[in-house]
Amino acid sequence: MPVHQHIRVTADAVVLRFNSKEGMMVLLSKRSIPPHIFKWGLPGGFVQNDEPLENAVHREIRDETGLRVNYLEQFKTFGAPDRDPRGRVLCVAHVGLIKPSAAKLTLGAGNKEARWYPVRELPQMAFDHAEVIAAALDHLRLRFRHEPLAFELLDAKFPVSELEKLYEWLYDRMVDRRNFQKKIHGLGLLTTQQEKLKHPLQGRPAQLFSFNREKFTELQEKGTFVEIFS
Amino acid sequence: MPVHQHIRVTADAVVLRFNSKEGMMVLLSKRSIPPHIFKWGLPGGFVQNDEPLENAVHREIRDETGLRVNYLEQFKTFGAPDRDPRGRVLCVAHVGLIKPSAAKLTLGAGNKEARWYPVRELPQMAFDHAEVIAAALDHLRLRFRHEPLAFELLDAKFPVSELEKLYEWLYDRMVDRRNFQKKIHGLGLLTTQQEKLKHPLQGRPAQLFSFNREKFTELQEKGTFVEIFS
DNA sequence: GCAAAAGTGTTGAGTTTACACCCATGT
DNA sequence: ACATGGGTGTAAACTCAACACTTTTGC
Repeated sequence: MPVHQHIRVTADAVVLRFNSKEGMMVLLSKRSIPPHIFKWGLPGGFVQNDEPLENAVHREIRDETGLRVNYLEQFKTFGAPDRDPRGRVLCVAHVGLIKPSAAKLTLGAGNKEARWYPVRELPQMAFDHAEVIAAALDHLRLRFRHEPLAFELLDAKFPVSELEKLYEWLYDRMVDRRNFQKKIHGLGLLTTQQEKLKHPLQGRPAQLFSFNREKFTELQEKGTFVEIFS
Repeated sequence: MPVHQHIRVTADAVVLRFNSKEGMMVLLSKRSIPPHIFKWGLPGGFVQNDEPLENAVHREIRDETGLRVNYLEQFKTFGAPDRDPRGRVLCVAHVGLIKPSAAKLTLGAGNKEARWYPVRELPQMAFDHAEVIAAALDHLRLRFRHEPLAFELLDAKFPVSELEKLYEWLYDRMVDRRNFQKKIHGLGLLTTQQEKLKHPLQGRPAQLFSFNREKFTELQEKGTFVEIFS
């Protein structure tokens, strides 16, 4: 049985970036070969025989888009026998998070065309990749409540409103600004920075904060049940 | 690249059962072939080329132990290049939950030796299977808070104390009996049964309840944020 | 009657929600 | 001066945590 097994394995990534103006965006690359040629798909590809899965994902993201994510986590393996017309191909799907300042695509750098698309306005997708993206967001909705992943989508210094709007986008509901600040500051998770946001497009410049990871791990180790968002 | 890829894929299961006397138990089967011959490992094995992953798991559990789980969910894929001495073998790991009344092993039925082991007193394990079991429990700790998976580990009719002790075991802390009952009944998730527990080993016979799944989906659809346990 | 587990309410503390006005900046 | 988003406090509702005695059964 093992001798006759012929299953190929890809490692693919749902790479996300977020800002309050555009919402959540996903990194797609245009396929230049069949199957699904010219459709958009997730960056990713076949894993090398002796290569760890995460390496494969980092490599493929870099090769196809020139970007480097700062957070990467595997979340599900897609294995329906007919999901790839070439035969049995498993897709070990990952989510990657990237900060806005590191998300700029230098077009034409790679040999593939890569673009950011709004997660809620996807083009026609190759394979089952629309389903993979949906599953990635479900996964994040579970994790964001108790783990400080949101900060992986924000620059090192950020206004509270950006954090708030990220949660609003993900859970698709409005959040009271005052209550949100009370909660997040009450936990002591944000460190006030000297600077304020320069040249806001409109309105009063916002105070910038950074994530206090030491405080967070301290709380976790003390056994406090940390719920960032409910 | 894809042509030369040679990666094999197994689907394995961390099958769990629970009761308040013995705690959480995991189903292991004794390996009868190398590598790791005579060590204990998770039920599972190579996926057939055209076989869905879940099917493979159900098949292997049945063949190796004679049991059928009533809940099965994939939770992580283990892919370290050196985790199997035979070469590159990915393990798509699942958790299976089974009710106590369906968990009796008919020894000698299969050709492999299968046994239930207390999760906190594992024998020496094959491959990275100890790590897989730990990851399964971490996964369940995330899911049990908001999803009604606990009921998959209890018989159709169960005393509240059994549910409570399951949560106590998983989160490793004591829970106040009165507060727990208030919460769970407050949500309206349990239906009182006619019967009481017959012949308790000691003490007053407990009222039996069943899980009210309709009520649960109703709450979910109403958009109520259902937190079974905090 | 004794041992063992089940059942049951109240109170105080803490948390969550709802809500509206002034502030700092760019144009 | 006006438009835009940022910053801030309080009171009421609700939820959570702590706590002990009585009941039902088997032996």
